[in-house]
Amino acid sequence: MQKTFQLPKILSHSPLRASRALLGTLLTTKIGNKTTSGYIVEVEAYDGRNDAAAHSFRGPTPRSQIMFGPAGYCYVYFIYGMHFCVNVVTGATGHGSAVLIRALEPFEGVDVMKSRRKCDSLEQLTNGPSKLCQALAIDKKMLGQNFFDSKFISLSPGRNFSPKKIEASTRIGITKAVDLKWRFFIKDNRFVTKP
DNA sequence: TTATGGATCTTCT
DNA sequence: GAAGATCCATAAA
Repeated sequence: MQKTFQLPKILSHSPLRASRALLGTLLTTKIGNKTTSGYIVEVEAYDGRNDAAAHSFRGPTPRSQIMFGPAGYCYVYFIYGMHFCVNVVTGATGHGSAVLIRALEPFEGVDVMKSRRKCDSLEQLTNGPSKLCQALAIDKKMLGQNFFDSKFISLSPGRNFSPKKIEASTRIGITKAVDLKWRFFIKDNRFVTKP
């Protein structure tokens, strides 16, 4: 029996719930005639006003205002002068929560990804928030796209990982709220950034 | 093998 | 002016 795709609905709930639902989901981008995609294997939740590490913690700014819109939209930000990272906006409108996509397992268009990344190793292709953006050619033109109604970027049903394979840990690369275990990843998957 | 410097956008002090 | 949800080339050991 065919299950309906419930992700759009789940995203409008808490970012923690959305994080688990996003693991295993297929993320696809189409640029020109090139299609690239991968299964999500690692994410981090950011919970707006309740989370000192979130960009949205202090309220909307020109950069973070998209996080305060409805769930299912794409938040792309530029960091450290040279890197992009993608988030899926979650929660109710005005909440300001989002889920950062940290790693993918490459699926479609591996050769295209390799040439964009100038890298031959499959494992190095998408095992980091900025690496996967480079591999899938995600940049500011994706900002504000709806994942369920966009020609360029989409989320679709992928692989079903058993809930037993999902592990939680503390988030990476932040200095506030460091003890919250809001990073979720697939156990034993070789494309996760750290064991 | 571990350490450091560089790229240079956005926000906060 | 400084720091940040980063990665990589290069240097030292």
